[in-house]
Amino acid sequence: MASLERILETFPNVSNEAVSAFESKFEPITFQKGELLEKEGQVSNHLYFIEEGAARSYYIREKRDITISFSLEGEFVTSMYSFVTRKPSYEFIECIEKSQCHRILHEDLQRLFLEFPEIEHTYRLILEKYYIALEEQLMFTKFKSAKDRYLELIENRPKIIQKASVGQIASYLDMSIETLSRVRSKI
Amino acid sequence: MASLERILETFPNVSNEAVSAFESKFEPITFQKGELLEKEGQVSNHLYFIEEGAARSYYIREKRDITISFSLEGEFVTSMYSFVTRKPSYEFIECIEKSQCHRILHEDLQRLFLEFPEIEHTYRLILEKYYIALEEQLMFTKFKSAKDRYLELIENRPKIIQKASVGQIASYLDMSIETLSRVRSKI
DNA sequence: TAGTTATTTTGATTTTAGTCAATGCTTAAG
DNA sequence: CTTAAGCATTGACTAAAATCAAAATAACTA
Repeated sequence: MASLERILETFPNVSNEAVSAFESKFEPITFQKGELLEKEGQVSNHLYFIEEGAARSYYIREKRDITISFSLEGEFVTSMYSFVTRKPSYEFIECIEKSQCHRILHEDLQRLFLEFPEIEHTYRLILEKYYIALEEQLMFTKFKSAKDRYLELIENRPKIIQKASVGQIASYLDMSIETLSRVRSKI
Repeated sequence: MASLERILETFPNVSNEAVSAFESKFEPITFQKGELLEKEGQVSNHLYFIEEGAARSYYIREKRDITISFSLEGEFVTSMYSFVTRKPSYEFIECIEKSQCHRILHEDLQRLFLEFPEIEHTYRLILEKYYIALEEQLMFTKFKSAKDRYLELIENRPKIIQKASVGQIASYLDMSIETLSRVRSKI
């Protein structure tokens, strides 16, 4: 558990006991390219940590596949809405390349929170980080041209451009495939 | 402390002791229309709870005022980025009408988290709720026309339409003032 | 490898929303 | 009450990006 280990260690004041309890509840699992971690309509029971690889969250509206986010190695991912509310997910999550993950059950995580407040504390800190990143994303997309949104992505998360298809990136950046293709051709 | 009280009470397993400790750290404060809760460039030291009234978060880019979010009564608001990272805020928060708020200092909140894990637990649940709302907002803005984005707002947060100006709503919905005006005229 | 399918690029056209400019409406101040 | 000042609406025009359609690449499969 190379980098999952490091996650908790990064945060101070977490006892060794808590770290081992946390790690022991994670199950390693490998996904092939195209395999689904989460499905629309089902309640999300797992929080995933991507050790290696990449995933994409998306939903279908009017038969169109719209990318919500990309998750890379070292990141957590789940259908947050469903994981938190325990209602059916509106999104799919798929691996866009072969990925080594670890996952923890919702109920195990809740139990850990009760038993080790330090784990809930760390989780809160991580959640804050993700919240801020989401806010930033919302801001960046505002009042920027198609080209600027693409340049922004190159700047901030260049790996996505290598790993995802034009169509996946286009819907993520809220533009048509054709527009993205033209933007790319003019560097 | 009418509705702030109710916040913690809504969540189970919070001791009376924790509730009083929590409430005692909040300071009541009234803002006039146009007064600033947070300023760009300064580190955000407070988390605000809006008892009555409404606030708007915005930033300035290229001399343009761009609305990030609106906060209504019963909601918490702060410059999350700054509050969490302790770095200078990139955003302003202003009241768009006379508002009765309560606020708690960053350091007091952190101390409460250490002393009462139940408070951090409740905070985590609230944060998750806000995270989901943000995700939802990001989804709604994608691949919707100017008209649909406006209808969405009427549907979900009609109060904002009464309380905010056309310019404030337009930048929030990522469209020009003129476009919003035209959308409104065609119902 | 050839053939098939999917993905990406390019071109022509249409649609949507932005900008600029003028006018109308409200509100606040003298 | 009248006059500004700011805010909101409307119109004409422009720019950006979407859609439709076709061609070119790339990727998969028999």
